[in-house]
Amino acid sequence: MNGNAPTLDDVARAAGVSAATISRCINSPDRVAESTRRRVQDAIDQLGYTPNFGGRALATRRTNIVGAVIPSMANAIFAEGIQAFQEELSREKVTLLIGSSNYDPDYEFEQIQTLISHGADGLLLVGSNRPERTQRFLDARRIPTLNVWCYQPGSDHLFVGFDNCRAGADIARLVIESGHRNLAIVSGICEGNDRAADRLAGMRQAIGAEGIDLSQVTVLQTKYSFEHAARAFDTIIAQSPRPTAILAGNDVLAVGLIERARSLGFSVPGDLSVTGFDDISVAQFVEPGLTTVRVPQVQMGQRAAEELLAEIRHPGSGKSVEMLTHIIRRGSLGPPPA
Amino acid sequence: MNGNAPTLDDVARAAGVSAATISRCINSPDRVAESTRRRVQDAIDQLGYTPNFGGRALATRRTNIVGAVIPSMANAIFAEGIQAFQEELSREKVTLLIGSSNYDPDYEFEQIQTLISHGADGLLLVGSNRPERTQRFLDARRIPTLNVWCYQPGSDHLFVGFDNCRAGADIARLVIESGHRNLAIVSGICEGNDRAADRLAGMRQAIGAEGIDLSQVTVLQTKYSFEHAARAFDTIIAQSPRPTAILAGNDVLAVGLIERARSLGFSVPGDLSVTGFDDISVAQFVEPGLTTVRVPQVQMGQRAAEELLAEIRHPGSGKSVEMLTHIIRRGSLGPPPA
DNA sequence: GCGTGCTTTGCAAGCGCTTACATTTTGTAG
DNA sequence: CTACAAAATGTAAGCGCTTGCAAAGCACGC
Repeated sequence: MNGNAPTLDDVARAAGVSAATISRCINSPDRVAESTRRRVQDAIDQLGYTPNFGGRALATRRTNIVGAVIPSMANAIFAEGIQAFQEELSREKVTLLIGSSNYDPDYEFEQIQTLISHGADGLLLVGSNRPERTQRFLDARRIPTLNVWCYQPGSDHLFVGFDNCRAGADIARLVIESGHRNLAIVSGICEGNDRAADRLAGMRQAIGAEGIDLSQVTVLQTKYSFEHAARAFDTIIAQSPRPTAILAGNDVLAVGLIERARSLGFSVPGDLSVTGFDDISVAQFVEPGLTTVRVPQVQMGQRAAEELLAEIRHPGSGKSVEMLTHIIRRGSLGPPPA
Repeated sequence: MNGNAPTLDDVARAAGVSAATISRCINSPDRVAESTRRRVQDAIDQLGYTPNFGGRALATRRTNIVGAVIPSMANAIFAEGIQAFQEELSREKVTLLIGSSNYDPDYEFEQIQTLISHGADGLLLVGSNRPERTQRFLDARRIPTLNVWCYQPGSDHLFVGFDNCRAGADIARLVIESGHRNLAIVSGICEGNDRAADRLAGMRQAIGAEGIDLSQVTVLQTKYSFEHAARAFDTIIAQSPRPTAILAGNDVLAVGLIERARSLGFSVPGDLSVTGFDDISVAQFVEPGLTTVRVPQVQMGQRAAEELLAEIRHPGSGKSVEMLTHIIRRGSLGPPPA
């Protein structure tokens, strides 16, 4: 948006046709004769014309911007998925506006409003439990919205995600099968975070089902940072009996736990095992490699883009998709010490 | 943007005033009588009115969107800075549109065009050496643009960054002072990446100045990923004489090197030292902690926002700012093995 | 040469908002 | 009570683009 930008009329004058023709050249080239199209294209190149965004948005009532609000940009959890999402969008000439909520529902609401007021045609949100006023706002405005990182069958909202609860249960079961009976869990903060809550619930459920007394399982909820994980480790390691395995609510926590363990001289998995969740890239490269739940981030991002675009272009046509997770076994999980 | 959204006229009718008054209520409330303002506000709340983005953009010739193109979202390098940038912007009700270039100049150009065509009022770019056509486009369009992560005194472009060359020299000097004479460098890919190139140049310069034969210093250029770093490590460790210290072009590479070293059974810094660059959060938590160059990301992001906004609002008023880096000493750098 | 059915192009009416200018209302001083 | 300035509000002209509709151009067969 700046003063000296050429407009449609400028191009029209230069090419000796009407503005309408230029517009058609850009938006539906096949309705324009080959020869004119070439002439127009020359004029466009000549003047360095780009359509004015405001004008176009006003006339079409569409911005080709979609918004996404992710909980955090400060770690790698969402990076890959968002990148895939963005790539898929840009294939369709749609641009992504990103906000981050810092895992705070109020802040999320604010970000959503900002995105909408900046013209977002649709929204990608992470998780699904948000305050009622947020939901009301979304409903009232009839904003096409899609939720990722979780999946709720039967809901009338749109999901492209997976069952955190089941995945949490899976990894807990694996740990128990490896021989551990004495467990601790370091979870993300569950309030306002259904993914964290579901993972935790799944873990507890599986643990209970295996006949372990849940009241003996320490559960710590903490922010997703290496530092917080290190502190959680200190708390857990001071307990008696000392757990032989720690289940982390995500890989950032898990890596933090491992690094802290090692810097205090503990061997992983010799002295205790650690598991993660998400399979971010560092999970593969810490020593020992992290046993974790692989989340199909890239697919999730791509598919989310497809479905959200579908929903935007033809409301009602977007579909929910359940993705599957599976466990990646690496060195951080071993048998308990003898 | 959806069909049933109330417009200014709707509000005007509801409040019994003209559209102009509503507009003034929103944009310059003090030009409207207290009583009308209240009435209008009621109507706005009543109808759930939000200004239409396209209309506003068209009329004001401003979108209050700024764009940023960062090389990558896949690692933490830019996350903190961008977050700070965004926070500063949102204080001014400006929204951030993010694109990523994957360190590819062509792709960067594409992203820039997309951002501009989506109405960005200004642009934040990383680094400063880009193909001529990109620069020409920017100049022709007179887009307010600010470059971060580097600093070029005397340039007529806007910078908020630091001297990569000097910082590279600083860390190289420190390594040499620690007693190392047998060095290797694992740099990012310098082509099209002035930060990587400058860091490397600074390192080489300092190494040469200390009387070490530069031809004996292996320099590997590789992508910024743990995996590529691991491969680089394998190459370097096979050399003879084996280097006693590896200088990495950034922390992702450094962490990759350390993890690979350890998984092959080498002790860091016992067998060899590693240094990084950037001080991303994981640098503090790897074992051993990474000796690295601290980049003032948060300040850089904030300041960049201030100066870019200044430049947008009053072209010519944005100022370049040089930030300072300093070295953070942690365990990964020690004396060479005896 | 003329009517027919295409394809290609132009015309002009908005889309929703801001803002310079005109008009009305209100306040104040004489 | 009048005259005038200041404050509040209204009027209307765009901002740059899209698109339904109308007009023009064209090829074809009769």
